Amino acid sequence: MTRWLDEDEQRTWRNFLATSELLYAALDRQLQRDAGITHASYIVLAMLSEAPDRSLRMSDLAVKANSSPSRLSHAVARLEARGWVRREPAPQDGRGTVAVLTDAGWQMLADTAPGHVTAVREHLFDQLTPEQVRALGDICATVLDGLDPNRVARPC
Amino acid sequence: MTRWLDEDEQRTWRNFLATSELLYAALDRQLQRDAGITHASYIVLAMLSEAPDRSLRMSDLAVKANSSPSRLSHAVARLEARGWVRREPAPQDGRGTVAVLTDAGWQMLADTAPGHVTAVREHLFDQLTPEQVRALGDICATVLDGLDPNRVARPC
DNA sequence: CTTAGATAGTTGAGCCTTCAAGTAAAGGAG
DNA sequence: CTCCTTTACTTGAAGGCTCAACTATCTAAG
Repeated sequence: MTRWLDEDEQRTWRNFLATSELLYAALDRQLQRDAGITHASYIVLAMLSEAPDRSLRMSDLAVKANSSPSRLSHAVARLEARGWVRREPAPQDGRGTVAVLTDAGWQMLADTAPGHVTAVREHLFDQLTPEQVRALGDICATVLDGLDPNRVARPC
Repeated sequence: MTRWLDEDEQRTWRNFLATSELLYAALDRQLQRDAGITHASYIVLAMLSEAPDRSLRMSDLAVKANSSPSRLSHAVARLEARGWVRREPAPQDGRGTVAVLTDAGWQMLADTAPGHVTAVREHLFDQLTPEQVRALGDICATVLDGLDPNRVARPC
């Protein structure tokens, strides 16, 4: 027998769905309008910018960007065409590819990040108390661990 | 000057993003595999199934499904082609359209809902305590209210 | 009654994502 | 060394979403 959602669960589920969809859509619109880039692509650049040598293996980048290999491959192809990312063969492994953030990509991030952070703050963190921020972080960490157990555990 | 995210905010933001993306992707895959339907389309059917006469004006349905008018229009067109939804002109307003869930659509929901609820429970609610469920609901309600103030307030 | 503006919904083009299939190199067994 | 399996990534086609433009109807002002 199916165990249906109780009232609290129902409410939480609908609020969560609405929040993630509307929040994501709002951020996507802001980035698209101000920088002509998708939120998904922005994250790809952001993850590269934090990595040593501003470069990452495609598979590692895919994990950090919550992306499937295929999606990342297409996204990096588009970013490469715009001159923001470059691809090189991976050393030590002939199968691999490393994506590298170019100077133009770095510059574009530097120009775009302030507006984006402001939007995130406005829509999300300005609404919440520090306790709620920590609680939300904990809850998501728990759920994440159930979705993909090797995620948090890995040394990074 | 941009106020960057502090450590707690950073962590929460990344966990939230990863959670919503991976959770959504998992549910989408489950529905696609078991029922050949997108999560977004499933929600459209689910919202119709709860409405009086199993029918809603397109604009009301769009709000309930967190969808833009255009997205909903396309989605309903696809659902109509599959025989799960029917469109009728709205009474009293020649501009309007009401979407109606057909018997076939109702049946398809009845077949699909158990598996979907099980997946939601497994990925989300089985991981959380009742207190966390309520806390998450409250946090999302707060954020939602900031994103779209007329949302909660409306009498429904 | 006429007209200007707002509202409801649809459409098509272009972009993004998914899925399945394909290439190529690495690793491991015999 | 050879073959087989696994891993890493890419590709093309099909489908969904976004944006801007369009049609039709309603509302309100004069």
